[in-house]
Amino acid sequence: MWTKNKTTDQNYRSSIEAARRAQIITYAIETIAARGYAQASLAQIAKRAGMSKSVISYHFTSKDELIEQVVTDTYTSALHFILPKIPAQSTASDQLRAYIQADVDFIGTHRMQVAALVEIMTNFRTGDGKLRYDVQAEEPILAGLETFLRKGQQDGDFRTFDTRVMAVTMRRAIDALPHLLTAYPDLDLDAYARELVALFDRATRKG
Amino acid sequence: MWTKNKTTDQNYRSSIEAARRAQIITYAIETIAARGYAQASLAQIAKRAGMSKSVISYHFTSKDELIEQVVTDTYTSALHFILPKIPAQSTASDQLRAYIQADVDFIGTHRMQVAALVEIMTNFRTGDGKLRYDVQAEEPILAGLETFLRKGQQDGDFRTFDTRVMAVTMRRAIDALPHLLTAYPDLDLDAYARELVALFDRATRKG
Amino acid sequence: MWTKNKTTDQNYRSSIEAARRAQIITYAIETIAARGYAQASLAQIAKRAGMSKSVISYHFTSKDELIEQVVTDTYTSALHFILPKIPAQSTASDQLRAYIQADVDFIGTHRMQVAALVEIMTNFRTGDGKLRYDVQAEEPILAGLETFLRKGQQDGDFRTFDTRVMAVTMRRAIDALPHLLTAYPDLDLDAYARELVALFDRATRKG
Amino acid sequence: MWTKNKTTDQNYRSSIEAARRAQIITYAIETIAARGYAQASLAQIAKRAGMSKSVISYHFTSKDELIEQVVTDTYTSALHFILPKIPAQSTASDQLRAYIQADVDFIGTHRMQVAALVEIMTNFRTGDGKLRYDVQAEEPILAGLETFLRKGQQDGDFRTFDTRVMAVTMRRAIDALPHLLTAYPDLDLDAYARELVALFDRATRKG
DNA sequence: TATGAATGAGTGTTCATTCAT
DNA sequence: AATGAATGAACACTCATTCAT
Repeated sequence: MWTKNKTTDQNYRSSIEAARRAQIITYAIETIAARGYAQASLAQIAKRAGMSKSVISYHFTSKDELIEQVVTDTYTSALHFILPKIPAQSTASDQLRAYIQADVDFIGTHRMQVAALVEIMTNFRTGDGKLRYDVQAEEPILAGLETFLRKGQQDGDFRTFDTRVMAVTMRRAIDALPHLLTAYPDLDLDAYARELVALFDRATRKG
Repeated sequence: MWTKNKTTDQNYRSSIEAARRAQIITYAIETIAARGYAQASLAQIAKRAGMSKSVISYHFTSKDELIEQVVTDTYTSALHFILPKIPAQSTASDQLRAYIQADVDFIGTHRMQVAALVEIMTNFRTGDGKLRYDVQAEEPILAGLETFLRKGQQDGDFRTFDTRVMAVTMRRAIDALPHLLTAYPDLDLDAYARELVALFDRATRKG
Repeated sequence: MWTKNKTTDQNYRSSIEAARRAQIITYAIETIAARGYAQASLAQIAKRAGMSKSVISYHFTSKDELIEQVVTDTYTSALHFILPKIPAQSTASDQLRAYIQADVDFIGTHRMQVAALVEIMTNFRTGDGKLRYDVQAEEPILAGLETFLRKGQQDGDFRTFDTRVMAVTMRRAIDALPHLLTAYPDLDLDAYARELVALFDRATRKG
Repeated sequence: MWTKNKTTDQNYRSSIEAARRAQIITYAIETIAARGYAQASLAQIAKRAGMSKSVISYHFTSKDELIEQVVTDTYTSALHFILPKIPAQSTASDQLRAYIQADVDFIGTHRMQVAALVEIMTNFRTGDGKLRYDVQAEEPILAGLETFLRKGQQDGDFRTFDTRVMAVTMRRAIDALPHLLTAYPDLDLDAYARELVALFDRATRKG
């Protein structure tokens, strides 16, 4: 009874570790969103977090690992937020509406995360100078969207159009919001989402 | 005869000066397009230009001025390329098509300039950490586009929609191309433009 | 019976303590031999040992103490290995041969320890930037060797020569082996020892 | 006449550049000799030189280039000092004496350079953790020495012995001096050289 | 007109050590 | 007895800018 429960201790320690990593990730997001990727040095992040920059190096093997964790975290929570809302709808048109509204909703409620994500996507480069998350990294999302659009065409819900152009345009239309929100924080997101839905409903529907 | 014509001399000097500046701007564009904004240091630009770093400092008061000149130059040549093609069309729908096709055409024929412009737009920040060219800097373009869309609505050519959302979406749809071209250089731009025209024709037209 | 025997307990504890220290010393030797003194950080040693850095700090008051212990241990075991073999010989010439052969033998059978020792000797510096184990630290060995050589001269076995130069040269001739073994692990050490014996026999003997 | 002579200007500039590089190399040698290789950071070297450390980075592409230049410079000047003195002698025995005396002489008159060289040789490692100048890098010197010894054997001047062991021992006997001089700066180098000559004369000569 | 030289601030990372548990 | 957490100093290197020539 009085001997240490090793598993408990490890869990305790690892939960502290996880909390600290989460904390650092939050400060990294804040810094990137506020000052941009290039100005988000470890020194700046540590300053904002009120800790020594070596603390960050202690919890993350490199800055790259930290940045990648920001991406993974934000991306994962976006998927968990958006994806479940789509199959709840029955028609292709309604599913498209659900997708757009959910995404806009996520952006509106996770503004800093999304702003940081956009910064990272457009700036984080690997050692060879190439973007770490370029268009090709977005392929899975585009492919999923295209599959959905093609099915709508086959089912006779959507007209004939190039699914690639439509998918890219949809994504960019939604991705416009983070920057827009930075400039106009009071933007009526619900109205914006409704307009996007109407726009792409017209653009896709038959007849 | 042999006394210097001061004005001519000044013009001569300033034309040399202008040529040198244009040269440096070209190398800056090359560097930014090839390596990204963050890696485009004065050292890198000078290396590519085969000149000393200080030559750049001599012709531009600061790196910021050089970057701003890249933006102004590219932006101006885009306007000169695109704008004349619009009034040649008579209907609002045809003018929209002309606008989209001209813009896509410009992007396809000025890939490096546009790639550099996108890099600068998403990365160039002022001392306070705010983007130098954010959404507000794009306002003139959006405002012009909105004016055009509103006129189309008033003339009964376009349906009723939020002109702001439509304008932003159009811009983003077109702005998607530079990154897309980097990943897929053989993209069929004419077909892409036709699809965009069809998409926004459906999205805007009445009935 | 059930009351603690304080002395035994202390011995038990200190024997555990000693074992742990010995273990850490072994890993320090491995690390230094494999990666060099400069790369043998506490982090590297702990990683190789599969233990936390702080374990080392717990058992040794500082990194310097650990390094000094490596030197003491290796040095002591070398003396225990070599010294007994000398008085078994009767003539000065035979004793010199026994000394050289024993030393070469020790180096061949304790490669890692000796490699680590050499690394430390040539790199370990005190706060003022001076080598911790410089020529002066080697003085006891040189002095012993010189005493032996002088006795050989007095007994008429050795010719007249500067015992300091001879002693230093003998030591360096033998100390060449660790580095040599790193580059050429299959070196025939017995042959090398015989050649050294012949070389210094000629160099020292009378007539 | 009044136009700039480009070649002269370039020579002038490059001679300034060469002088500055030589100056930095000198300070690097001083620092390495005084504080050891590991403590010879760019910051320490710059401090000793009374310049900003970025000056060093300006004149050398990397610290490695600086260190390699120290090696090349010292090594080259040693060769120019020693090699010409050997063929002036006629017999193998006299040539060996000239070689040893010249080398000891060089060490005595270039103490700091040689001390720095020894530090670099035993500490400078490449990215993969291996010594940049290990035994294999010394091969050319050993090979030259062995060739000389073998010729002496063929000509009947030297007895039969393993030329590799003899060459290594000679080199180490001479290489002992830099450290020795650090501890005993007043060492009688001429006497030391004479003793070394006598030692290796006995070790090599026939009969 | 052009440039080599120099600088101080900044980059991410590693280090031995300390401390609370 | 052991260790995760944290720290400030130091590392080599890059940066935009300034200045004398």
